Amino acid sequence: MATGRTHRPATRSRGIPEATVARLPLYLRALTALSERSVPTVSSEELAAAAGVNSAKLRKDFSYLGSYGTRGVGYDVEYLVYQISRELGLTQDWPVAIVGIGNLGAALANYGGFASRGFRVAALIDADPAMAGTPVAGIAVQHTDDLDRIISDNGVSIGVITTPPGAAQQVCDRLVAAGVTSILNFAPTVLSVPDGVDVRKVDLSIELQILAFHEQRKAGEEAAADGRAAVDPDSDEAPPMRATPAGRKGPDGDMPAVMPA
Amino acid sequence: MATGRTHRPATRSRGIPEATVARLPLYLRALTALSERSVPTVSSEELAAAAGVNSAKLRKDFSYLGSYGTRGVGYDVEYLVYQISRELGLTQDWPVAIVGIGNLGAALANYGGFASRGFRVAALIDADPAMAGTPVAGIAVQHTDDLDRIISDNGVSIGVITTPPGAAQQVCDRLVAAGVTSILNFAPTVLSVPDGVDVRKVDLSIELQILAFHEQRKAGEEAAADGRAAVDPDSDEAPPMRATPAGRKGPDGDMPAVMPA
DNA sequence: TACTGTGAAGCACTTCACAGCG
DNA sequence: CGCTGTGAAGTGCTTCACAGTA
Repeated sequence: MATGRTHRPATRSRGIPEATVARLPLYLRALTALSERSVPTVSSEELAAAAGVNSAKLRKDFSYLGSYGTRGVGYDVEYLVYQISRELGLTQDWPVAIVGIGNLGAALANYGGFASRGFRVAALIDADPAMAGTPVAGIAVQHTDDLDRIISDNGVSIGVITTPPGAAQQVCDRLVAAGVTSILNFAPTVLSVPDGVDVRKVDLSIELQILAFHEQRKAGEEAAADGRAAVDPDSDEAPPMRATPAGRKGPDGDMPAVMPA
Repeated sequence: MATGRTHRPATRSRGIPEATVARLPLYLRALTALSERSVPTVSSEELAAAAGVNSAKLRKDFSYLGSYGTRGVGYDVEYLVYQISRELGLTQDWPVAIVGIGNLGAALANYGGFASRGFRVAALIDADPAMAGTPVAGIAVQHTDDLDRIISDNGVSIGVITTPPGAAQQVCDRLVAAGVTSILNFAPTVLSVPDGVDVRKVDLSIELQILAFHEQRKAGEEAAADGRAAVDPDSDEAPPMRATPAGRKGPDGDMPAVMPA
């Protein structure tokens, strides 16, 4: 798994909290919209509303970057756009390679939001020889065999994985071996990478499951309108039963006694 | 914007921390894989490794659900799969509607991970009349005009928005009016919803920007191999300059003196 | 013995509330 | 006067370390 230090120690890079970094793109988007409307300055309150956060948090976030506001006035829009872009590294060009050109890979290749902020789709890579040469979003798909060369030739340091889960780790290893140090993973797989390589994960199914959790809770609260609480959401469900967990103490419906099939 | 209470108060639903809820799907996936290999029990250490978290965290997470393990042995795989599924509300069927059938919407409609865990694509909706009737992933696309009816007829409570940003808020409003109470938003927009409606956001471009931030930092550290620190990542960049922020104190490269164009 | 379950300590982020300044 | 910038307090999550138990 990891190569050097094991865990990764709390990543507060250069003193900017990770949580702040994750919000900077949000502020940047709101500021860009203001900039397009030629709004010259904005208060923390207004900008916070546009970005969907509270103003104290926004001011604290900006305080990590420096003192870029004017008391009694607010923030200069253009100036902030520049400072945040620079902080995020968006003033330079980032060639990106997408590996796995299925439905999702193709959707990403066509996604306009990519190009708008310094990211450039430099290569599309797929394992299917039949796809080689086919243009997707105006770019010819290349074969996995040439992955190493494609990555180095284009100076790619950010890779996007949109392969099926079974191929993800292998593709990841090859990307890393070829010099990629940041990976955006859409495959539902836990990737192992050496230390110094960043992985971010986008997992559709996880997001839906989190929503389902809250949704279920809402349904329960609703049903508990009068006097009594927590409805067991599934009385006629298929429950497994193995081993013999003796003194178990789950919060509600311990478990029915039928086996699935 | 919000209807009742304004902010949303720290959402620790029924005592399970939000951070834990967000990890349950991860555990579930790892457990499902073990289950398919007919592994009967697993220790916190092993399962944690498979899910990519540390074992203390995993044990703490499970302790919020109840005492489902056996000391000296570990956790019963099937039993845990059932308990987590139930906790997440996956033992019931969740009809989902996808609005905006472009590249991304179509990719999602075709995504297998949907169906596997209680989620069923019940409807595809698009504003383009030309698309109405076209089958995508075996489901006929329906027109936005019928959105309200489609949502109620199918009992949809989870909506997925994959429209262009300009349409997202309007679609969101209509979904909510029709009875949807959970939304997964892929459009790069901050959505306003009434209280009681959950929104989760998946934003590709934000993920890339976060990666770019760390990537830039790596490049800087690398260059600072000998004696001196922090390289200014862009000396020949286009810097804006408006208003007159007097005593500014950005951490590095204050700002060159040329205007863009 | 080998592993879970959990108080307690530690840490990071958020929010408050107000001093400071244009 | 209005709004930023920030110490200090508050909150929630993570990690430690070990008592408890099959």
